[in-house]
Amino acid sequence: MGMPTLREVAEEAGVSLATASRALSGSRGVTVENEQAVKHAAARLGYRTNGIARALRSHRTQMVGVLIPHIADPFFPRVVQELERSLQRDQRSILLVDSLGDPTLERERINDLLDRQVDALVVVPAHPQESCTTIELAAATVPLVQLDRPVAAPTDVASIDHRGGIYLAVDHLVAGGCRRLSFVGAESPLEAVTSRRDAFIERLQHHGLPLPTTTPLGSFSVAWGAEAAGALLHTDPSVDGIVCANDLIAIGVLRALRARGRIVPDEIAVTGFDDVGFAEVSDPPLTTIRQPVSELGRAAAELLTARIDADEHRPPRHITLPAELVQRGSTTPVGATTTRVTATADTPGTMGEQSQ
Amino acid sequence: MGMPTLREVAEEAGVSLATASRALSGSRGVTVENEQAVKHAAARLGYRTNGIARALRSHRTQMVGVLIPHIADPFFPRVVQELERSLQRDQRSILLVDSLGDPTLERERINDLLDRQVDALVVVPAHPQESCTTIELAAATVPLVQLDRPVAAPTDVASIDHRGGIYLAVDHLVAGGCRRLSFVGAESPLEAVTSRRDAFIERLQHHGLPLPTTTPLGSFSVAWGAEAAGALLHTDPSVDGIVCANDLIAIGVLRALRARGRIVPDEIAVTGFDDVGFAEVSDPPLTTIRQPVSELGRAAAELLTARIDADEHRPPRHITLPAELVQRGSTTPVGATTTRVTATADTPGTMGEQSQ
DNA sequence: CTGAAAGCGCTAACAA
DNA sequence: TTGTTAGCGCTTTCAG
Repeated sequence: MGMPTLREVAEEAGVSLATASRALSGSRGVTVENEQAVKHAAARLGYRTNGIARALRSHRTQMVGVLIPHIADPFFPRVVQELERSLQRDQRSILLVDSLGDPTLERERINDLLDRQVDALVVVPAHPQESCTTIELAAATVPLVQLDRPVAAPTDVASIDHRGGIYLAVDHLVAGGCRRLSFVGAESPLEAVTSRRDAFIERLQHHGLPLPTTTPLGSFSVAWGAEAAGALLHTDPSVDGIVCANDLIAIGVLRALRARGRIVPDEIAVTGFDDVGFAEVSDPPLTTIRQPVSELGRAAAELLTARIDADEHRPPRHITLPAELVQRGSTTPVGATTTRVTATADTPGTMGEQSQ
Repeated sequence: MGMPTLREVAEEAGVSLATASRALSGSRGVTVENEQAVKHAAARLGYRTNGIARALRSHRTQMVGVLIPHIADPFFPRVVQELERSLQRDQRSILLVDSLGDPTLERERINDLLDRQVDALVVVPAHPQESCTTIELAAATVPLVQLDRPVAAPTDVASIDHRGGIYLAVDHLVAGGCRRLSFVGAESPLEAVTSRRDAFIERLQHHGLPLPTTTPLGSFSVAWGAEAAGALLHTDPSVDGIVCANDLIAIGVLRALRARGRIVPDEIAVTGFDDVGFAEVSDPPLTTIRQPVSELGRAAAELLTARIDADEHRPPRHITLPAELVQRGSTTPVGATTTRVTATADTPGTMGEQSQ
């Protein structure tokens, strides 16, 4: 009793162990009769192949390690979902670990994953500098893709064009008639975040519009958004458009504006960033920049499979995905027929179609 | 070259393969000198133990399969995070798969996980009936814990006391002075959802309060909440408290009330259910019932480790965790000092402390 | 196309 | 306490 082994299946089918293995693992070089005989025998005995034995022998576990700084962050689960779906198509599974944003823990977890012989790694680095050597070391052992906030290591990367996203927001407000724009930002060590303010300034200059006297930085919170908006109305009463570094801040801004009786979007338009769940249910619904999370997961999976199945030693590739503008009620609508406008990507190509 | 094996470590340390194994895997019965020698040799060679070989030999992979109907659902990632953290303490990792809510896919994924020789499974069933045989079959092979919405199979279960959560909401409204309560619900095949309406009715009867003429059921959406609230004000203009089946519905209700100039919470109080992100940032902030998601993950991990490490054949246990009331601005505050009130659990005991 | 044999790297009996 | 010896269940040469 216990699970039947391949040897028993072979005996039941009247063939050798080798033939049974070939028949079940789909290798060529087995007569149709033998193949059927083996498959029937396997079905009769309720045989299930032992993935661990297979992995030990074949040096392939068909497992991909996925390391995330904080699994519960609303951003990552959607990436993981698409990653899982994409990898599943190649019979690969995800071994999921959480670094809790700690570089030391991150290093341990990566070693755990490598000990388990994962075929590849997808990593969202915990820290822009401290994660670097860990990632380089890991990348020397297995194919590795960095996601979303790459450190300076020579690996494949899939990330999002935050800068282009801010451009979209500014362009949209300008197209809607805004001329005095302000920015409410947040402090962060992540380049993905700090670049948003720079992008805002650049784009104003591009349009030849006046720069705001200050671009205040606070936290990613409703309270900060409300506070900053209050100050802003005081500093620059003629402001007619506010670009926010994320949706929470934007919600705070909306609330402060309402408290002061300013009509959104007629008097002042507001944009967010991220398109988290409540952007859609805020009042008014928030125009925001959506990050293409599913596409990010898929891009990572593509980079990985390409490197595992094909050219293991090609130079690193960097896929940057365009963010998109989601028009809702907090800005003056532009172009009645379209609701979504896509930014141009740095590296288009593979990511053309969209399945979700 | 390539990775050094334990054999090479043994040679380097001048001991046998077996001793080297014992020294590194922490088995008793090795002299301190030998243990040190082996560990130094391992460090010198950069030895890393091969988890696959170990698993094949020891019949333990230290992997737990986790099957979720929809990873990106805001509810599950937090459960998974806590699950991961708890299992990590016992050196176990999570193999994560998504059934997409499809019982057929669910069956395939469970078989994948079993083929990979997971030591145990945590399953959120895709369907209250169709998942049953799959789960029974799997539970016959490895320890299995059902999470959150159990099917009728004799396994360990960790779930949440939704009924008690609704009781909390009703009691809170009553304590705040409400006397004419209504319920806005949603249709669903899940018992966890349908039981909410029943619990509402029960609790009104318990308080001797009048039952509403209808308890409308719609979808989990803002639009439905707004629609239902509009109808409700028409049917029963004297309503002074509305219990909603989830937060999205409550947001819709709040919006409809504001549109009609009804003051929340002074004229009408509103409660939600789930405590998703935007409950906190709605206007007014939503009083709601929080599901103890982290605790749920931890409970599942406890059930699992108990069954793996200890008594594999004890009868199934069912842990039901209490929901808690989170008081915010959409209801009249009760008891100025406390903000959170915890319901009594069916099965208290193990889940007393709280770390997150 | 098929089978026999040789392990993948490790742990678990068993004997010393 | 240590070493020797068998494998875990499978894939993959290598002959035939």
